[in-house]
Amino acid sequence: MALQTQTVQQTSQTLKLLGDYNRLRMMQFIYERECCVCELVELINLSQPAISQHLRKLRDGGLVMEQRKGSWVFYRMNEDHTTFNLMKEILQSLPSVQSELDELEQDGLNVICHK
Amino acid sequence: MALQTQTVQQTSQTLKLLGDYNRLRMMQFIYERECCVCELVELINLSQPAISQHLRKLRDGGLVMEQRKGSWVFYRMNEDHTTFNLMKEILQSLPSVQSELDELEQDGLNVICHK
DNA sequence: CCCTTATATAAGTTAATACTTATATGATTG
DNA sequence: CAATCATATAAGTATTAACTTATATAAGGG
Repeated sequence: MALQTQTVQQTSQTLKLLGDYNRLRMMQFIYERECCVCELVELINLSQPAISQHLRKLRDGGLVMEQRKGSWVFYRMNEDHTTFNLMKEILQSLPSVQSELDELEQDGLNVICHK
Repeated sequence: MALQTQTVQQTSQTLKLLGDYNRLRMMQFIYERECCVCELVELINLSQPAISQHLRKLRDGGLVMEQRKGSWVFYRMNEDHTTFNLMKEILQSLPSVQSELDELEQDGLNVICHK
């Protein structure tokens, strides 16, 4: 693991994207499980457009992939990205966000989609 | 390794610092061996003030430590930083810069200090 | 002591970034 | 198809960031 090398440019771009507090938080959740926008809006203390704009940056950088399911758009990690293993290392070094996801469920604010 | 967790804020700050291409390059060299400013000026395609300003950011962020030796100031990794292990993982995932350091020596541009 | 070398800081400029509010698009449902 | 919910985009703003040039500081060597 983490033994393949990737370009410095690619890596610095990934790190720049993860180097924003709110985006890093978003990635923590998306790493735990795929999330839709409205869930992230609940989980992160930011407006919906702000979340949307961050997600676009993450998608443009290739870090996440989007998938529309009905009216929701779900985002998940892009496991094919060059820096995926590195991202895993980074996200694993952080405290778990599981409890926050649990709380979201308890509040009935998680989205269940059968598409 | 990488099993201790650190705060998201601390990590995002480190990643922001490493998320700049030129700073990441600088850290690659400093990780390989301690470097003085004039060496980094040779190794990186940036002006001396630009290098100096980046180094100050890295120092303010606690990522590196400085030590004056005569007229030179050497910078080395701060092994006590909370994110040191994570930084190691990141830097190890990048292609080696050893050949560039070798070339510096061959050109007689490396600094040998006996203090 | 000057003079040079090494490094840091100051000040200014340009561009990028992270938001905000307002609005548009897109899908679902009654 | 009108109303609603979910999401994206547009436009504007304030802050930050990464440089540049010029100058200051600091150490070392005739």
